[in-house]
Parts: sequence; structure tokens; C-alpha cells
Amino acid sequence: MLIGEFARRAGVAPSTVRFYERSGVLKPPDRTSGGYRDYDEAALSRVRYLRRGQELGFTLVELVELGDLSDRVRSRQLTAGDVASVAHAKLSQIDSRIADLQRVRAATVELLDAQCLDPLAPCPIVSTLASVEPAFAKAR
Amino acid sequence: MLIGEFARRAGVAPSTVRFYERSGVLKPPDRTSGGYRDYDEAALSRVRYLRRGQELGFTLVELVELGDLSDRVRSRQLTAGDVASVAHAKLSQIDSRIADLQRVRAATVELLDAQCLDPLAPCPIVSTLASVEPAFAKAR
DNA sequence: CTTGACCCTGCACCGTGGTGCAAGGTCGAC
DNA sequence: GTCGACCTTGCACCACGGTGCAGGGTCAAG
Repeated sequence: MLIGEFARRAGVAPSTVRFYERSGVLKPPDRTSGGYRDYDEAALSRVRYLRRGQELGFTLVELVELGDLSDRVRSRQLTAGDVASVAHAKLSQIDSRIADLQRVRAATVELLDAQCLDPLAPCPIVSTLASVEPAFAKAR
Repeated sequence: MLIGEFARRAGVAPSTVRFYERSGVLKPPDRTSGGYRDYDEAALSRVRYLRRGQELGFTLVELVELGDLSDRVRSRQLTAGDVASVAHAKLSQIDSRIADLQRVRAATVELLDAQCLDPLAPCPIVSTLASVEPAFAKAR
């Protein structure tokens, strides 16, 4: 499969596919006799994995690391303990992100319930976001 | 309050505060007689609001728009319907983001339960991210 | 009246995640 | 054999969210 069809099926631009290769997050495919990139289904999964992960807020570097991690697990170069500690850390990150979003969601529902339409009350979304201690804000 | 103390209390670097001003997301503060920026508590809330929103994945532009929106609601320049349609759109965005994260969370828990330690099975996180149709992936 | 901590402006630079373009090569159809 | 669609490389450029530095000013303490 040449880059045009490949990119279409992956839902990205050909230039993005070349960019992924250049960046080292997608391994260089085989080439046809004419020098064209020739992709297989595995490469398609890889790109979909990257796109999906990006949508969820992971960086390309994190996605590469995550993939490497699961590779090392499969090739038994990693103990269960190694994985557990990485997974635990990731889990608490994800949990606090979900909790944050649920707070914003609740504030949005409040907004929808027209509580924010009272010109004297502060917008619940804005005040939810504003009322945060610096120590918390620093935890990025 | 001068920029140093202000930045410390907001949990950001002074250069970041100047950047926010330059970018138009933080309104220029008063100046002391010596020409120093002189911040008040309201500015502090504003920066905390921006940082918090950024953590939740909003861009600076979105946060400015959100703030403007709630200002216009308070000054009655906007109808309830205007707000409702914006809020509805935001709500479904937030909901699908939460659902996505919960899927990744479930996959991470699976990983923790050592299901991924079977060298023959695919890592549930990686496969959750990879098994996505392009139509879905395009919906950004 | 100097020293040191802090502040000012302007400008260049950084990483991340791409997009666009020029100049040229490949290939199937006509 | 030439047309058009597609591919190649390399390089420049973009938006975003900053960071860093030079060259200079302000101000309180000693």
C-alpha cells in the first residue's frame, strides 16, 4: 500500500506519515522497486494507535514509551513489578484527569441549568477553574 | 504586588506572566512610579484560572473565549439559548473525553491485573488505542 | 553612593506536532 | 512518448506555549 492510500485509511495526511517516520515514532516501511514507501496493516495499526493516543492527551514520546513497555513485557525483559509501578503512576494520572473533567462537566451542566444566567453569580465554570491553590496548579 | 511575588504565588515564571500579557490573555496591570508591573488579587485569579484550564486540556484561546462568554452572560449581552448551545457542544466534547479516558483506565487496570504479562496476549492498552476506525480517529 | 536584588524591553530561540513547496522521479493509460 | 496522478527528498515555515539573554533602569540597605 502506497503512502496516499495508507494515509487515507489512517485518517492522516501523507506529510504527517512522513513526519512520523522522520520523528522515529513510525518505523520506515519497505520500499517498492521504484523507491515508493510500501506500508502494511501493522503500520496502519501503529498510526491509529498513535492518533488515538494523541486524542487522549498522550504525547508521541509517551506513546512510544508505552509501546516499548508492552514490547519489553512480551519479551519478558521486564518484571511484573516494573510494570505495576508504571501502571500505578499512570492510573493515578488518569484518575485525576477524569476527576478534573468531571468537575468541569458538572460546572457546564450548572451553566446549562441557567444558574450562570444570574448576572450577579459568578460563572461556575470560570470559578471552578479559578479557585485553585498554586501548589495544585504546579503539579503538571 | 510586583511580578516576582505574583509569579511565585501563581506558580508560574515571571517570563510566563509577561508572555500571557503579550499574548493578550492577561490584561496589562497598573505600573508603579518606577514602571514596574503591579498586580492585584484579581490578576492572580485570572492566571490560576488559565493554568487550571490548561491542565484540563483547554487552550489559552478557548479559556479566553470561555471567560468572554461568561462576561457577556453577566452583562446580559447574550441569551440563554446562545449559552445553552455552546455549553451543549462543550458537554458532549467533555463526555467523550471522559469516556475515552475511562477506557484507557480500564485497560491500565487490566495491565495491572497482569493480563498483559502473558507474552502472547497483546497489551490491552496498546490494543485499545490501536483498534479504532479512521472515521472515529478523524473526529478531532 | 555603591551593591545587590529585582525589574524593564526587545529579540532570539526552544520543543512539539505538524504543513507547504520546489524540483525532480515513477508509473499506468492513452 | 507524453500526460496525469502519484511518489521522492530537502528545506522552510507555521501555531502554540513558552524560555533565555543582553543591555539597561529602580530601589532599599548598608
